[in-house]
Amino acid sequence: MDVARLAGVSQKTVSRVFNGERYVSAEVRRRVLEAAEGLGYRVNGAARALASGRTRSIGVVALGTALYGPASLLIGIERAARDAGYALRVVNTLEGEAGGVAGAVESLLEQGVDGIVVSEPIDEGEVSVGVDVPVLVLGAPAAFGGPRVVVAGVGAQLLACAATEHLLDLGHQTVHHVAGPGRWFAARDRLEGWRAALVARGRDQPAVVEGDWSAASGYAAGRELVGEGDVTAVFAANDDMAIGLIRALAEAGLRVPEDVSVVGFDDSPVSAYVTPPLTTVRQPFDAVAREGLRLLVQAIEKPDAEPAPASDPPVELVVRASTARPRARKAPAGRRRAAPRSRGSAHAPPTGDGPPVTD
Amino acid sequence: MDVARLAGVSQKTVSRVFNGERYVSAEVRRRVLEAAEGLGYRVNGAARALASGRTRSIGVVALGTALYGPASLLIGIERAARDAGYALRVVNTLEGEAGGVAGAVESLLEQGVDGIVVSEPIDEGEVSVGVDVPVLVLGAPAAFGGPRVVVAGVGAQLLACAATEHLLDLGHQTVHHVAGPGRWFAARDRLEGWRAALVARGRDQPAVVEGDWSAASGYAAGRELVGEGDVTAVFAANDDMAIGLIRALAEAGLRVPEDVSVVGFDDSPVSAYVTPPLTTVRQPFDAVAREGLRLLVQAIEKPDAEPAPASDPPVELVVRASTARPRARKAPAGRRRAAPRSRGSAHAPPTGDGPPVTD
DNA sequence: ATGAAAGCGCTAACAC
DNA sequence: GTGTTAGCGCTTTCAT
Repeated sequence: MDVARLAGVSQKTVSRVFNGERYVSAEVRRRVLEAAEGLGYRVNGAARALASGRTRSIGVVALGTALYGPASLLIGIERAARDAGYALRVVNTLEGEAGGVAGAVESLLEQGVDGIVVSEPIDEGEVSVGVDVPVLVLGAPAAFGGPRVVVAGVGAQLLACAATEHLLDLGHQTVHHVAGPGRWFAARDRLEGWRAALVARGRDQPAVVEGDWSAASGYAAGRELVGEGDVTAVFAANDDMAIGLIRALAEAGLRVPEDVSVVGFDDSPVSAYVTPPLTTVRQPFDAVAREGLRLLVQAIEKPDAEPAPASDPPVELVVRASTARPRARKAPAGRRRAAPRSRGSAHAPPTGDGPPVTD
Repeated sequence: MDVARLAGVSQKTVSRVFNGERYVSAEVRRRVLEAAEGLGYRVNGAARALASGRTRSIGVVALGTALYGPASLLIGIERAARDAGYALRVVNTLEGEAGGVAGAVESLLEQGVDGIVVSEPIDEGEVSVGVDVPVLVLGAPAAFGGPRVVVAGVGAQLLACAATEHLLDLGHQTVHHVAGPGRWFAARDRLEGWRAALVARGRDQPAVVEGDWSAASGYAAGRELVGEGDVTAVFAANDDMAIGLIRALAEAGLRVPEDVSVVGFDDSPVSAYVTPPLTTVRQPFDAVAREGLRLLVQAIEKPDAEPAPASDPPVELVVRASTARPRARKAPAGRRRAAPRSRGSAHAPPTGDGPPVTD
């Protein structure tokens, strides 16, 4: 390059300067930088990738959705990647698209990436491409067949379990579940957590109503549930569905939390401000992304080292005003301590940790 | 490459096949494809980029936020880019980061992109890098100095204007505004639309309360507004802030829409399901992204052709239950037709177009 | 601490 | 319709 000529050094020395290698005298480094500055020089990533075989970029396969969870995860991934010195290539696979993940991976591989993140994949049978780079699967236990596959962010069962237990602890006999779409691993995780909590206490498992993560589907689920009559507690697989659900309950004349308690999932930013403020479980998106990328980058840079097991993130249940003890049971054999206390504490407690008191 | 050898053709012919060029006999094409298949061959994007000078990828500079608007826009961009045959490189600039956009653009240029999208930038003075590719600025009128800059998605004023007019049409004397952060062009656009609507009718312009797009900040704004006393209508710059605002009003004993009407912005998926269902303005994210990318791709592929002016997307006001006519004015000179009709129509109309009736 | 030579895998430009 | 030759801008390897 002419930077070399202008600085009066060899091409290799310029390369050394721009890669921060040692063994360049301060004087030479200065001259090179100066020449580059003057010429408006910029390293050429394609040439570098071609010569070195490394691209310093990571590909992400995501579902193109603006849902709070997936969007937050993507942001966390980008940030973690950048901090590790990697650029990001993103390909979205629309839900229901044939060969979605496989096609996306293939396209990333052609473009050139040092590693791949498959974020919250949905089920589509065994995916296997001729992948020669490490793959991180986020939020799906071993959904991807391959040699250099590492997994992270599969702690959702625990969180779902905690949400369900919260309701049982309040005294509810059982807990209904409004699930996410069955093809999503994220939905199945939460379903399993919910089920595990019920099984652990020997409670009934009511039929599951499946939504599609949207408030609209939560609303539809709610209309279905009000028909069943004996619902006192519901765990929704995300906050949006919980919000739709609460609306359906309200329209049916059921108050939350007096008549029905509702727990959401995600702790999305609005959940503290809807009516009633939503009890929910916080998802540690950032920690998951960071942890996962640490693993991936390690697999890229030190293919030998032990994968260092992912640490379970802490469970954070955020109790607000959408959950309370159940009303005195309808006509149980031997009614115990009716109304007063239980209703008192149940009646729309101010705001939980919700709206911060500003003054 | 050995694909060429195995197929018994020249390297160039292989190249022709993989670029879908004409002048390859069906027979040869078949042999090449077969050989490639057998060898697990995959074109090398870096080499292609180096040799051709084109990368077939577009860089996006975005703010790393999971907010519904920006996230939706990013998804639209990805999809439009992919449809046009371009891959995406994404760099987020955290708000408040020094030299954010300039640094991000520089890094994209090094990686290699054929064009750049700056999505909903925030103000940070004049940004100018040695950019030699076309730049699309989304949602910011000429925020970027440069030769090959094209702009799209600046129709927000119209939408904000429509939202404000809706409230005035209902009979409100004036409309308060909860704005987004002043450094965002998106916030200033909406502010201007709101102001234009008031000016056009010669109404007062109440002091603006500024939030940060979050429901929390909308709540804080609401607490501020309830102190003012004479607020009957508020236009919030996004749905999340509207939700927080409504909560603050409710806690102060003000009912929506009976006492105060509220309009949001975005038509986020939950807005139809909160209480009350939110009247809001739909943002045509997909259309904006598609239109913008059409312009950008044209600037990349046909640098000469006329930029073909962006068509204004249609204004879609979604009227739900958070807006109504004001109550009879407190003590106006000459009261006109009090209570009955106006209050009747104001009282929490069912759901607007909100929750779909399923059965 | 610096340089020379070779070549990464592809496409451009021109033959034939 | 197909092949040849050069070279994109770097890094690699080996010298010095």
